[in-house]
Amino acid sequence: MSQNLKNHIQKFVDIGDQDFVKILTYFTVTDAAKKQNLLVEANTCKSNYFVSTGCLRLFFINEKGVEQTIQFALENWWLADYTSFSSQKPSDFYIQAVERSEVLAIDFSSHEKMLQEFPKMERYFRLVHQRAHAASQFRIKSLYSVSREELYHQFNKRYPEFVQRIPQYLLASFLGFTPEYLSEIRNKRIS
Amino acid sequence: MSQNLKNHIQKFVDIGDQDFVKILTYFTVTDAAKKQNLLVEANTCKSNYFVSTGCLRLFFINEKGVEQTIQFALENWWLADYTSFSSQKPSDFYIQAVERSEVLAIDFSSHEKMLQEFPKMERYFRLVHQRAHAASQFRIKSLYSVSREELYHQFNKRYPEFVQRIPQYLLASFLGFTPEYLSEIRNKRIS
DNA sequence: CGGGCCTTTGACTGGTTTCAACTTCTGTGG
DNA sequence: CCACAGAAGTTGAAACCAGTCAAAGGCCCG
Repeated sequence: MSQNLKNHIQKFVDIGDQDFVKILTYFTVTDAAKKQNLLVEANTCKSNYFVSTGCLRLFFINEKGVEQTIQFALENWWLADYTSFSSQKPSDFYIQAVERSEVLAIDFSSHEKMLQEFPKMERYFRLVHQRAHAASQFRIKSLYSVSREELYHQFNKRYPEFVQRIPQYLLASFLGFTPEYLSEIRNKRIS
Repeated sequence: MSQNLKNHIQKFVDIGDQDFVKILTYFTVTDAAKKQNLLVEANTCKSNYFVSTGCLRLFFINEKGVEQTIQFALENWWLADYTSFSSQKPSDFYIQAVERSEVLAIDFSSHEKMLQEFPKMERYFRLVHQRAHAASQFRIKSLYSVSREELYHQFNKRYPEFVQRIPQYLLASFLGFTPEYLSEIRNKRIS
């Protein structure tokens, strides 16, 4: 399903069919099974990943051995550890498929070559990162402005289908609290 | 001091002197007094700001009326509310000078025109946002992995000169806790 | 049908906030 | 250059949000 990528690019820049076919040659199509890792801590984040279908997550393991999810990437989102990807140095993170996912991967040097051949794509990625940067600002605002409980309710209201789709312990890991506490919050509402 | 901007751009892309002079015409040089607001909540974030000298901060006021700082921008950092800037819709944030600062501002339509005239600058801004995105990932990781107290010690170790430079209540607001608690943490160390 | 993973429940703990009072610093006008 | 007012920093007591630990129940998948 490279069609998703094409549509996504065309939301931001004009790109012809032939050009898109050439651009695609820089990518590798990967099918990731549920829980399969695309990146493991201490390895380099070799590729930038575009999610065609499914869902990936970026997480790390804290000093207590608990997985903490930094980001989810649903259809049409890009995901990478950009610190590691930019520098091509070892990462502190894991990237894992939450469910069976189809992913378009582009490694660092292909990325650079692709941008050289198609400078228009600089604009595309500028806009993608600008959006991601905006999303991070919003995320940090949320983390600071509301209690954990409120955070859950807001997230639940904003992404109800997604909350249904993922297991609770992953949601807890993303919202920054324990599964036990999430359970407690949910049962408050019912009563 | 537009020299700072020139140096910064040249770290990422090759740009000639004449081109830079033309690029500069899209900017407005602003001198911001300490505590002066460049953006106020409910207004649109009209410009993207490059800090030549001094320090800006991005913050919002939470429902309790407390200012929460999302980001600081020191020399050679860009700052804007990118949600508001991209959409040119009202912002939830304030941008304020922490100290007297010299700022290069470029408004949204100048930004677009400049990028049209100098497509190379798409690459520059792509890299700037990619770095910022990487920094946000790291920031969120920090917020999740360590206690507030540890957060302070890490920050203090990493940016000692900056901790000296800004008032404590701003640091507390950035690290996500109260000035009282920061005071307590600091005095633990001394004894 | 069974085992392991996920979720729930409850008691206890502690890091952090809140509030209020006090002290110290800073800068501005007389 | 001093005085003073407001801002910033400190201290301590009480309250609370959320974590930890442990044990039991539910549910998915082999």
